[in-house]
Amino acid sequence: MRYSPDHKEETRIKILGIAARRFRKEGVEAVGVASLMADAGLTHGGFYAHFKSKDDLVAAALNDALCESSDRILSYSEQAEKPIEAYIRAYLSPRHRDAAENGCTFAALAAEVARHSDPARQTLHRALEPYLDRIGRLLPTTDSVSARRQATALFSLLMGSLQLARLTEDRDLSDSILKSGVKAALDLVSVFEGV
Amino acid sequence: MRYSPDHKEETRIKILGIAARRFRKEGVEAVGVASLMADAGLTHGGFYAHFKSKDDLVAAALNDALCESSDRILSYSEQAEKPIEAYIRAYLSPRHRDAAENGCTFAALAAEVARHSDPARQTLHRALEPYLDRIGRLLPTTDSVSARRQATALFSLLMGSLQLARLTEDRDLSDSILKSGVKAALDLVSVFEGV
DNA sequence: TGTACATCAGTGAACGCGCGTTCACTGATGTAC
DNA sequence: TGTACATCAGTGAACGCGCGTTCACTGATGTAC
Repeated sequence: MRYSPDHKEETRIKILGIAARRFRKEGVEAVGVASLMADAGLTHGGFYAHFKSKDDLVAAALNDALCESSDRILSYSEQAEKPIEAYIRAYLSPRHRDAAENGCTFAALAAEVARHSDPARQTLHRALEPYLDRIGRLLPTTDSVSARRQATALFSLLMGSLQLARLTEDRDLSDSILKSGVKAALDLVSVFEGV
Repeated sequence: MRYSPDHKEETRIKILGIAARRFRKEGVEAVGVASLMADAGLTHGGFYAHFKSKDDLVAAALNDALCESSDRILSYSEQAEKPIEAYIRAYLSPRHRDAAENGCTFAALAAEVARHSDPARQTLHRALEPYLDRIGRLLPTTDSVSARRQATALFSLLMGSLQLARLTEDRDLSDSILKSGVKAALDLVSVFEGV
Protein backbone atom coordinates (compact mmCIF):
# COMPACT_ATOMS: atom_id res chain seq x y z
CA MET A 1 0.00 0.00 0.00
CA ARG A 2 1.35 3.35 -1.03
CA TYR A 3 -0.13 6.47 0.52
CA SER A 4 -0.37 10.15 -0.19
CA PRO A 5 2.72 12.18 0.83
CA ASP A 6 1.18 13.44 4.08
CA HIS A 7 -0.73 10.27 4.88
CA LYS A 8 1.53 9.34 7.78
CA GLU A 9 1.19 12.79 9.32
CA GLU A 10 -2.58 12.53 8.96
CA THR A 11 -2.55 9.19 10.77
CA ARG A 12 -0.45 10.67 13.58
CA ILE A 13 -2.91 13.54 13.94
CA LYS A 14 -5.82 11.10 13.96
CA ILE A 15 -4.24 9.04 16.75
CA LEU A 16 -3.48 12.22 18.72
CA GLY A 17 -7.07 13.43 18.38
CA ILE A 18 -8.52 10.15 19.57
CA ALA A 19 -6.05 9.99 22.47
CA ALA A 20 -6.73 13.58 23.49
CA ARG A 21 -10.42 12.78 23.79
CA ARG A 22 -10.18 9.36 25.41
CA PHE A 23 -7.56 10.35 28.00
CA ARG A 24 -9.86 13.11 29.21
CA LYS A 25 -12.88 10.84 29.27
CA GLU A 26 -11.35 7.67 30.72
CA GLY A 27 -8.07 8.74 32.31
CA VAL A 28 -4.55 8.22 31.02
CA GLU A 29 -3.87 4.91 32.75
CA ALA A 30 -7.19 3.42 31.68
CA VAL A 31 -6.58 3.82 27.94
CA GLY A 32 -4.29 1.26 26.33
CA VAL A 33 -2.23 1.60 23.16
CA ALA A 34 -3.96 -1.31 21.40
CA SER A 35 -7.46 0.00 22.07
CA LEU A 36 -6.42 3.47 20.88
CA MET A 37 -5.04 2.11 17.62
CA ALA A 38 -8.16 0.00 17.09
CA ASP A 39 -10.22 3.21 17.42
CA ALA A 40 -8.11 4.68 14.64
CA GLY A 41 -8.81 1.61 12.50
CA LEU A 42 -5.24 0.32 12.83
CA THR A 43 -3.39 -2.45 14.65
CA HIS A 44 -1.27 -1.83 17.71
CA GLY A 45 2.07 -2.67 16.06
CA GLY A 46 2.05 0.47 13.95
CA PHE A 47 1.90 2.71 16.98
CA TYR A 48 5.67 2.90 17.37
CA ALA A 49 6.12 4.28 13.87
CA HIS A 50 4.36 7.41 15.18
CA PHE A 51 5.40 7.69 18.82
CA LYS A 52 8.47 6.68 20.80
CA SER A 53 6.37 5.34 23.68
CA LYS A 54 3.01 5.71 25.35
CA ASP A 55 4.50 8.45 27.55
CA ASP A 56 5.50 10.29 24.40
CA LEU A 57 1.94 10.06 23.09
CA VAL A 58 0.48 11.15 26.42
CA ALA A 59 2.52 14.36 26.47
CA ALA A 60 1.66 15.13 22.84
CA ALA A 61 -2.03 14.31 23.28
CA LEU A 62 -2.36 16.41 26.43
CA ASN A 63 -0.75 19.30 24.61
CA ASP A 64 -3.30 18.86 21.82
CA ALA A 65 -6.15 18.63 24.31
CA LEU A 66 -4.97 21.74 26.19
CA CYS A 67 -4.62 23.86 23.07
CA GLU A 68 -7.86 22.77 21.51
CA SER A 69 -10.12 22.98 24.54
CA SER A 70 -8.72 26.18 26.04
CA ASP A 71 -8.79 27.84 22.65
CA ARG A 72 -12.35 26.88 21.97
CA ILE A 73 -13.80 27.87 25.31
CA LEU A 74 -11.74 31.03 25.73
CA SER A 75 -11.95 32.42 22.20
CA TYR A 76 -15.70 31.91 22.32
CA SER A 77 -15.83 33.89 25.55
CA GLU A 78 -13.50 36.64 24.36
CA GLN A 79 -16.02 37.56 21.67
CA ALA A 80 -18.93 37.75 24.09
CA GLU A 81 -20.35 40.91 25.52
CA LYS A 82 -19.29 40.09 29.10
CA PRO A 83 -16.31 37.83 28.44
CA ILE A 84 -15.64 36.66 31.98
CA GLU A 85 -19.29 35.91 32.64
CA ALA A 86 -19.54 34.02 29.34
CA TYR A 87 -16.47 32.01 30.29
CA ILE A 88 -17.82 31.15 33.73
CA ARG A 89 -21.19 30.08 32.35
CA ALA A 90 -19.66 28.04 29.54
CA TYR A 91 -17.20 26.33 31.89
CA LEU A 92 -19.86 25.42 34.43
CA SER A 93 -22.50 24.41 31.88
CA PRO A 94 -24.14 20.94 32.00
CA ARG A 95 -22.77 20.56 28.47
CA HIS A 96 -19.17 20.86 29.67
CA ARG A 97 -19.84 18.57 32.63
CA ASP A 98 -21.28 15.89 30.36
CA ALA A 99 -18.61 16.08 27.67
CA ALA A 100 -15.35 15.59 29.52
CA GLU A 101 -13.78 14.17 26.37
CA ASN A 102 -13.87 17.61 24.74
CA GLY A 103 -13.55 19.57 27.94
CA CYS A 104 -10.98 21.13 30.22
CA THR A 105 -7.87 18.99 30.53
CA PHE A 106 -6.98 20.34 33.95
CA ALA A 107 -10.33 19.36 35.44
CA ALA A 108 -10.14 15.91 33.90
CA LEU A 109 -6.51 15.01 34.54
CA ALA A 110 -4.69 17.41 36.90
CA ALA A 111 -4.95 15.11 39.91
CA GLU A 112 -3.91 11.96 38.04
CA VAL A 113 -1.06 13.58 36.15
CA ALA A 114 0.26 15.48 39.19
CA ARG A 115 1.23 12.12 40.71
CA HIS A 116 3.92 11.47 38.10
CA SER A 117 7.05 13.39 37.13
CA ASP A 118 6.44 12.59 33.51
CA PRO A 119 6.67 14.70 30.38
CA ALA A 120 2.88 14.63 30.80
CA ARG A 121 3.06 16.55 34.06
CA GLN A 122 5.51 19.05 32.54
CA THR A 123 3.13 19.58 29.62
CA LEU A 124 0.18 20.21 31.89
CA HIS A 125 1.89 22.49 34.35
CA ARG A 126 3.60 24.49 31.62
CA ALA A 127 0.24 25.15 30.03
CA LEU A 128 -1.21 26.43 33.30
CA GLU A 129 0.40 29.88 33.50
CA PRO A 130 -0.43 30.96 29.94
CA TYR A 131 -3.96 29.71 30.45
CA LEU A 132 -4.38 31.63 33.71
CA ASP A 133 -2.96 34.76 32.10
CA ARG A 134 -5.50 34.46 29.35
CA ILE A 135 -8.29 34.24 31.91
CA GLY A 136 -6.69 37.18 33.71
CA ARG A 137 -7.09 39.28 30.57
CA LEU A 138 -10.85 38.74 30.71
CA LEU A 139 -10.91 40.32 34.17
CA PRO A 140 -11.43 44.04 34.76
CA THR A 141 -8.18 44.17 36.76
CA THR A 142 -5.38 46.13 35.11
CA ASP A 143 -2.51 45.13 37.39
CA SER A 144 -1.20 41.92 35.83
CA VAL A 145 0.05 40.42 39.12
CA SER A 146 -3.38 40.84 40.71
CA ALA A 147 -5.03 39.58 37.55
CA ARG A 148 -2.96 36.41 37.71
CA ARG A 149 -3.80 35.87 41.37
CA GLN A 150 -7.49 36.43 40.74
CA ALA A 151 -7.52 34.23 37.66
CA THR A 152 -5.87 31.45 39.64
CA ALA A 153 -8.52 31.51 42.34
CA LEU A 154 -11.36 31.88 39.86
CA PHE A 155 -10.15 28.96 37.81
CA SER A 156 -9.70 26.84 40.95
CA LEU A 157 -13.32 27.48 41.83
CA LEU A 158 -14.50 26.53 38.34
CA MET A 159 -12.37 23.41 38.15
CA GLY A 160 -13.40 22.24 41.61
CA SER A 161 -17.08 22.82 40.91
CA LEU A 162 -16.90 20.93 37.63
CA GLN A 163 -15.26 17.95 39.34
CA LEU A 164 -17.80 17.84 42.14
CA ALA A 165 -20.61 18.10 39.58
CA ARG A 166 -19.10 15.18 37.69
CA LEU A 167 -18.79 13.13 40.86
CA THR A 168 -22.46 13.49 41.80
CA GLU A 169 -24.78 10.92 40.27
CA ASP A 170 -27.97 12.79 41.11
CA ARG A 171 -28.58 15.10 38.16
CA ASP A 172 -30.45 17.77 40.13
CA LEU A 173 -27.80 17.94 42.81
CA SER A 174 -25.12 18.08 40.14
CA ASP A 175 -26.91 20.98 38.42
CA SER A 176 -27.16 22.81 41.71
CA ILE A 177 -23.42 22.40 42.26
CA LEU A 178 -22.83 24.06 38.90
CA LYS A 179 -25.24 26.87 39.83
CA SER A 180 -23.51 27.43 43.18
CA GLY A 181 -20.23 27.63 41.31
CA VAL A 182 -21.52 30.18 38.80
CA LYS A 183 -22.97 32.34 41.54
CA ALA A 184 -19.83 32.29 43.65
CA ALA A 185 -17.62 32.88 40.61
CA LEU A 186 -19.63 35.95 39.65
CA ASP A 187 -19.49 37.13 43.28
CA LEU A 188 -15.75 36.69 43.20
CA VAL A 189 -15.45 38.73 40.00
CA SER A 190 -17.50 41.47 41.65
CA VAL A 191 -15.06 41.51 44.55
CA PHE A 192 -12.19 41.74 42.04
CA GLU A 193 -13.97 44.70 40.40
CA GLY A 194 -14.23 46.35 43.78
CA VAL A 195 -17.99 46.62 43.38
CA MET B 1 0.14 -19.91 64.12
CA ARG B 2 -2.70 -19.10 66.46
CA TYR B 3 -3.61 -15.48 66.98
CA SER B 4 -5.44 -13.36 69.52
CA PRO B 5 -9.24 -13.30 69.13
CA ASP B 6 -9.28 -9.92 67.36
CA HIS B 7 -6.10 -10.48 65.39
CA LYS B 8 -7.93 -10.86 62.08
CA GLU B 9 -9.88 -7.67 62.61
CA GLU B 10 -6.64 -5.88 63.43
CA THR B 11 -5.10 -7.11 60.19
CA ARG B 12 -8.13 -5.92 58.25
CA ILE B 13 -7.84 -2.48 59.82
CA LYS B 14 -4.13 -2.39 59.06
CA ILE B 15 -4.73 -3.17 55.37
CA LEU B 16 -7.50 -0.57 55.24
CA GLY B 17 -5.26 2.08 56.75
CA ILE B 18 -2.44 1.40 54.34
CA ALA B 19 -4.84 1.38 51.39
CA ALA B 20 -6.52 4.61 52.50
CA ARG B 21 -3.13 6.33 52.47
CA ARG B 22 -1.69 4.82 49.31
CA PHE B 23 -4.81 5.30 47.20
CA ARG B 24 -4.75 9.00 48.00
CA LYS B 25 -1.06 9.31 47.30
CA GLU B 26 -0.74 7.13 44.19
CA GLY B 27 -4.27 6.77 42.84
CA VAL B 28 -6.56 3.77 43.05
CA GLU B 29 -5.55 2.14 39.77
CA ALA B 30 -1.85 2.51 40.50
CA VAL B 31 -1.88 0.50 43.74
CA GLY B 32 -2.03 -3.28 43.38
CA VAL B 33 -3.30 -5.84 45.85
CA ALA B 34 0.06 -7.64 46.13
CA SER B 35 2.01 -4.45 46.86
CA LEU B 36 -0.56 -3.42 49.46
CA MET B 37 -0.31 -6.76 51.26
CA ALA B 38 3.48 -6.62 51.15
CA ASP B 39 3.25 -3.21 52.87
CA ALA B 40 1.23 -4.89 55.60
CA GLY B 41 3.92 -7.56 55.95
CA LEU B 42 1.73 -10.24 54.39
CA THR B 43 1.47 -12.15 51.13
CA HIS B 44 -1.13 -11.38 48.50
CA GLY B 45 -3.07 -14.66 48.85
CA GLY B 46 -4.46 -13.71 52.24
CA PHE B 47 -6.13 -10.62 50.87
CA TYR B 48 -9.35 -12.45 50.01
CA ALA B 49 -9.83 -13.61 53.55
CA HIS B 50 -10.44 -9.92 54.38
CA PHE B 51 -12.10 -8.45 51.29
CA LYS B 52 -14.37 -9.83 48.58
CA SER B 53 -12.45 -8.04 45.83
CA LYS B 54 -10.23 -5.04 45.19
CA ASP B 55 -13.37 -2.98 44.49
CA ASP B 56 -14.65 -3.95 47.91
CA LEU B 57 -11.42 -2.77 49.51
CA VAL B 58 -11.45 0.46 47.52
CA ALA B 59 -14.91 1.39 48.76
CA ALA B 60 -14.01 0.53 52.36
CA ALA B 61 -10.66 2.32 52.20
CA LEU B 62 -12.15 5.48 50.70
CA ASN B 63 -14.76 5.49 53.42
CA ASP B 64 -11.97 5.22 55.97
CA ALA B 65 -9.99 7.97 54.27
CA LEU B 66 -13.03 10.25 54.09
CA CYS B 67 -13.95 9.83 57.73
CA GLU B 68 -10.44 10.16 59.03
CA SER B 69 -9.29 13.17 57.01
CA SER B 70 -12.51 15.18 57.13
CA ASP B 71 -12.80 14.52 60.83
CA ARG B 72 -9.27 15.58 61.54
CA ILE B 73 -9.26 18.77 59.51
CA LEU B 74 -12.81 19.84 60.43
CA SER B 75 -12.79 19.05 64.11
CA TYR B 76 -9.49 20.91 64.42
CA SER B 77 -11.11 23.92 62.76
CA GLU B 78 -14.33 23.76 64.74
CA GLN B 79 -12.37 24.38 67.91
CA ALA B 80 -10.56 27.41 66.50
CA GLU B 81 -11.51 30.99 67.18
CA LYS B 82 -12.50 31.68 63.57
CA PRO B 83 -13.48 28.20 62.43
CA ILE B 84 -13.99 28.88 58.76
CA GLU B 85 -10.73 30.79 58.46
CA ALA B 86 -8.88 28.05 60.30
CA TYR B 87 -10.37 25.49 57.95
CA ILE B 88 -9.40 27.47 54.84
CA ARG B 89 -5.85 27.99 56.05
CA ALA B 90 -5.40 24.37 57.08
CA TYR B 91 -6.84 23.08 53.81
CA LEU B 92 -4.62 25.30 51.69
CA SER B 93 -1.47 24.84 53.77
CA PRO B 94 1.77 23.61 52.18
CA ARG B 95 1.53 20.77 54.69
CA HIS B 96 -1.73 19.54 53.22
CA ARG B 97 -0.43 19.97 49.67
CA ASP B 98 2.65 17.88 50.46
CA ALA B 99 0.88 15.11 52.34
CA ALA B 100 -1.79 13.90 49.95
CA GLU B 101 -1.70 10.47 51.60
CA ASN B 102 -3.28 11.91 54.75
CA GLY B 103 -5.21 14.64 53.03
CA CYS B 104 -8.57 15.34 51.46
CA THR B 105 -9.90 12.35 49.54
CA PHE B 106 -12.01 14.47 47.22
CA ALA B 107 -9.03 16.51 46.05
CA ALA B 108 -6.97 13.39 45.54
CA LEU B 109 -9.47 11.07 43.89
CA ALA B 110 -12.70 12.79 42.83
CA ALA B 111 -11.70 13.00 39.16
CA GLU B 112 -10.44 9.42 38.94
CA VAL B 113 -13.32 7.88 40.86
CA ALA B 114 -16.00 9.91 39.03
CA ARG B 115 -15.15 7.98 35.86
CA HIS B 116 -16.46 4.70 37.26
CA SER B 117 -19.91 3.67 38.48
CA ASP B 118 -18.30 1.64 41.24
CA PRO B 119 -19.14 1.29 44.90
CA ALA B 120 -16.14 3.60 45.17
CA ARG B 121 -17.94 6.41 43.39
CA GLN B 122 -21.05 5.83 45.52
CA THR B 123 -18.94 6.03 48.66
CA LEU B 124 -17.33 9.27 47.59
CA HIS B 125 -20.44 11.05 46.40
CA ARG B 126 -22.46 9.93 49.41
CA ALA B 127 -19.85 11.47 51.68
CA LEU B 128 -19.99 14.78 49.84
CA GLU B 129 -23.27 16.18 51.15
CA PRO B 130 -22.60 15.54 54.85
CA TYR B 131 -19.13 17.01 54.41
CA LEU B 132 -20.46 20.15 52.71
CA ASP B 133 -23.10 20.53 55.42
CA ARG B 134 -20.41 20.36 58.03
CA ILE B 135 -18.49 23.12 56.26
CA GLY B 136 -21.75 25.03 55.97
CA ARG B 137 -22.09 25.00 59.75
CA LEU B 138 -18.78 26.85 60.03
CA LEU B 139 -20.25 29.67 57.95
CA PRO B 140 -22.05 32.68 59.46
CA THR B 141 -25.08 31.94 57.27
CA THR B 142 -28.18 30.76 59.17
CA ASP B 143 -30.32 29.65 56.22
CA SER B 144 -29.27 26.05 55.66
CA VAL B 145 -30.00 26.06 51.91
CA SER B 146 -27.76 29.08 51.39
CA ALA B 147 -25.16 27.59 53.69
CA ARG B 148 -25.06 24.45 51.56
CA ARG B 149 -24.72 26.48 48.36
CA GLN B 150 -21.96 28.60 49.82
CA ALA B 151 -20.14 25.63 51.29
CA THR B 152 -20.22 23.90 47.91
CA ALA B 153 -18.61 26.84 46.15
CA LEU B 154 -16.10 27.42 48.91
CA PHE B 155 -15.04 23.80 48.95
CA SER B 156 -14.76 23.78 45.13
CA LEU B 157 -12.37 26.70 45.36
CA LEU B 158 -10.27 24.98 48.02
CA MET B 159 -10.17 21.65 46.20
CA GLY B 160 -9.29 23.26 42.88
CA SER B 161 -6.53 25.37 44.43
CA LEU B 162 -5.02 22.36 46.17
CA GLN B 163 -4.95 20.39 42.92
CA LEU B 164 -3.34 23.19 40.95
CA ALA B 165 -0.78 23.66 43.74
CA ARG B 166 0.00 19.93 43.57
CA LEU B 167 0.36 20.07 39.80
CA THR B 168 2.92 22.85 39.84
CA GLU B 169 6.52 21.75 40.20
CA ASP B 170 7.87 25.20 41.02
CA ARG B 171 7.57 25.52 44.80
CA ASP B 172 7.22 29.32 44.85
CA LEU B 173 4.52 29.29 42.21
CA SER B 174 2.77 26.49 44.06
CA ASP B 175 2.86 28.48 47.30
CA SER B 176 1.43 31.49 45.52
CA ILE B 177 -1.44 29.39 44.18
CA LEU B 178 -2.25 28.40 47.76
CA LYS B 179 -2.09 32.06 48.84
CA SER B 180 -4.38 33.15 46.01
CA GLY B 181 -6.79 30.47 47.10
CA VAL B 182 -6.77 31.56 50.74
CA LYS B 183 -7.32 35.17 49.84
CA ALA B 184 -10.17 34.44 47.44
CA ALA B 185 -11.75 32.00 49.91
CA LEU B 186 -11.71 34.63 52.65
CA ASP B 187 -13.16 37.17 50.19
CA LEU B 188 -15.88 34.71 49.36
CA VAL B 189 -16.70 34.21 53.04
CA SER B 190 -16.92 38.00 53.42
CA VAL B 191 -19.41 38.11 50.57
CA PHE B 192 -21.40 35.36 52.30
CA GLU B 193 -21.36 37.41 55.49
CA GLY B 194 -22.69 40.36 53.53
CA VAL B 195 -19.78 42.53 54.64
C1' DT C 1 6.25 -0.59 -22.66
C1' DG C 2 7.69 -4.29 -19.52
C1' DT C 3 10.27 -6.08 -15.71
C1' DA C 4 12.97 -5.90 -11.39
C1' DC C 5 13.62 -3.67 -7.41
C1' DA C 6 13.13 -0.13 -3.47
C1' DT C 7 10.03 2.06 -0.37
C1' DC C 8 7.56 2.14 3.88
C1' DA C 9 2.85 2.44 6.48
C1' DG C 10 0.78 -0.91 8.50
C1' DT C 11 0.31 -6.10 10.26
C1' DG C 12 0.11 -9.45 13.78
C1' DA C 13 2.66 -12.99 16.47
C1' DA C 14 5.47 -12.91 20.29
C1' DC C 15 8.19 -11.00 24.48
C1' DG C 16 8.18 -10.35 29.64
C1' DC C 17 5.55 -8.42 33.14
C1' DG C 18 2.17 -7.28 36.68
C1' DC C 19 -2.58 -7.44 37.43
C1' DG C 20 -6.79 -9.57 40.24
C1' DT C 21 -8.13 -13.90 41.75
C1' DT C 22 -8.16 -18.97 43.27
C1' DC C 23 -6.89 -22.77 45.98
C1' DA C 24 -4.42 -26.69 48.08
C1' DC C 25 -1.55 -26.34 51.68
C1' DT C 26 1.05 -25.04 56.33
C1' DG C 27 1.71 -24.97 61.05
C1' DA C 28 0.98 -23.02 65.64
C1' DT C 29 -2.45 -23.27 68.87
C1' DG C 30 -6.80 -24.80 71.33
C1' DT C 31 -9.85 -28.60 72.53
C1' DA C 32 -11.40 -33.52 73.44
C1' DC C 33 -10.52 -37.67 75.55
C1' DT D 1 -0.55 -35.60 81.68
C1' DG D 2 -0.27 -37.22 76.93
C1' DT D 3 -2.05 -37.93 72.37
C1' DA D 4 -5.16 -37.10 68.39
C1' DC D 5 -7.66 -33.97 66.08
C1' DA D 6 -9.93 -29.36 64.67
C1' DT D 7 -9.21 -24.58 63.70
C1' DC D 8 -8.01 -20.95 60.65
C1' DA D 9 -4.86 -16.77 59.41
C1' DG D 10 -1.66 -16.72 56.37
C1' DT D 11 1.34 -18.88 52.31
C1' DG D 12 2.77 -19.13 47.66
C1' DA D 13 2.24 -21.46 43.16
C1' DA D 14 -0.75 -21.06 39.47
C1' DC D 15 -4.75 -19.20 36.47
C1' DG D 16 -6.03 -16.11 32.47
C1' DC D 17 -5.64 -11.59 30.97
C1' DG D 18 -4.18 -7.14 29.18
C1' DC D 19 -0.39 -4.16 29.33
C1' DG D 20 3.68 -1.71 26.61
C1' DT D 21 6.93 -2.96 23.37
C1' DT D 22 9.60 -5.43 19.51
C1' DC D 23 10.24 -7.20 15.05
C1' DA D 24 10.11 -10.04 10.82
C1' DC D 25 6.98 -9.57 7.49
C1' DT D 26 3.31 -7.82 3.79
C1' DG D 27 1.93 -5.73 -0.26
C1' DA D 28 0.57 -1.69 -2.97
C1' DT D 29 2.92 1.75 -5.19
C1' DG D 30 6.85 4.51 -7.25
C1' DT D 31 11.24 4.39 -9.67
C1' DA D 32 15.15 2.60 -12.66
C1' DC D 33 16.51 0.56 -16.73
